[in-house]
Amino acid sequence: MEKDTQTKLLEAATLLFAQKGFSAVSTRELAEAAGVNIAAISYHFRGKEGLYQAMMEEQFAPMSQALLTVEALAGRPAPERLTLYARHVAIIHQQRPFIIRIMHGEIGNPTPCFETVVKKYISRVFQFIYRALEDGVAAGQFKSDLNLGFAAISLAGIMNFYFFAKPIFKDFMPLSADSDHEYTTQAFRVYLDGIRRKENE
Amino acid sequence: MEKDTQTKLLEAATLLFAQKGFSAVSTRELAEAAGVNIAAISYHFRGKEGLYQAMMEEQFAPMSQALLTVEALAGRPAPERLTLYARHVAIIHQQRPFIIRIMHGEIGNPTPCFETVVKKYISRVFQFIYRALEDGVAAGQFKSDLNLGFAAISLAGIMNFYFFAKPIFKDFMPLSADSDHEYTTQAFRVYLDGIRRKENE
DNA sequence: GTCTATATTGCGATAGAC
DNA sequence: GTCTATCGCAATATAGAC
Repeated sequence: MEKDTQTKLLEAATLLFAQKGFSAVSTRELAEAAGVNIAAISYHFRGKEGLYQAMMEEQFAPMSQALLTVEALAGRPAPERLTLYARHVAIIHQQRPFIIRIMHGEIGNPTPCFETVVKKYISRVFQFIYRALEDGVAAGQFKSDLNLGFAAISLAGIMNFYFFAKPIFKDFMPLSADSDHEYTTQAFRVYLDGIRRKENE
Repeated sequence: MEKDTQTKLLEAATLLFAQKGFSAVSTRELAEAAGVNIAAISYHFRGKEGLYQAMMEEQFAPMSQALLTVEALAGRPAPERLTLYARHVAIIHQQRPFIIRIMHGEIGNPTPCFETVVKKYISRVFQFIYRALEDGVAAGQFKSDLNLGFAAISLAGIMNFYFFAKPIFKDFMPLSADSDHEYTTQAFRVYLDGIRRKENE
């Protein structure tokens, strides 16, 4: 069965907005890539901005769901919770290959969607990591002199930058099918060893 | 003494392109922000694209210089070389507060400048870190099973993401005047402890 | 070097036929 | 729900006066 017009537009929008950013994509280009008439954008989404917003919501929908799973681990030991977050990152990027570019685009050049969808997601992730770190320090597992906010940012940075910059690093080193898993595993191990309290302290 | 037209345009361009991205900034907006006539853009820079390119070259010029200093350390121990890189990152972001957004913009939505200026810079940084890691592993200072390319990406990610995402995290936690230095110091320490070989291996 | 005035192109959106 | 034709507007760029 042929995909309907709205789906075709959403798929084209995801790709094009991720590659070029909101303002660099024209409605004509969008319609052509989707193989639909240009008027369909206004008819189905009330214009280019509405299409962008619909695409954003569709991209972030499964993330909220995934966060619920992660947040449910509140009682478990801190390293385990952070490990789950790391796994969650890998899954998200596999499931939504364009979301990293879209998110970086929104952070760098925010649209109205930033406040309504992106910031809420980032805030929840930040809170989750922060609390895990807090508990880990209280339990003597992590270094006691950590600035927790900074440590949370470090984890987000080390886990996500690879996915954003992959197209570049492809030219510098071979990247295979399971590089994503290999990267996230090593990066998380480095981070966890880095925040761990040393035995003689 | 009043700044000349070219300087005024370059300064306005740096700010606006960093904030909104290339295509979202119009020549009218640029001229107005710079306080010059719109025709000056074509006269001095042969158009909007020429202005963007001139701005990029001006932004990246001091980075090449700084890299020379860093690269000169080739004979020193690996941890010392990486420490210098970390310090270099902090200095760059202080000296060029918009470069992080411009670089992220180029990585996410490349313009012709990406190949000519951004990629060369990234490649040099990558090589520098990679070689330092290689030497550190050979000297038994770092974990022997590290994937060096991935470890290099991790370092770049952990050091730079903070500067990119600062505007967001300002809302989640207090950021003071010397937060930049505090962040880079802690993040680098976490990373270095994370890649270090454990004593009983 | 700077300005006004304008040429030209492409944009997003929609009225109205089907 | 889809399409063509078109409107109104803002974009970049520049010719030519000063």
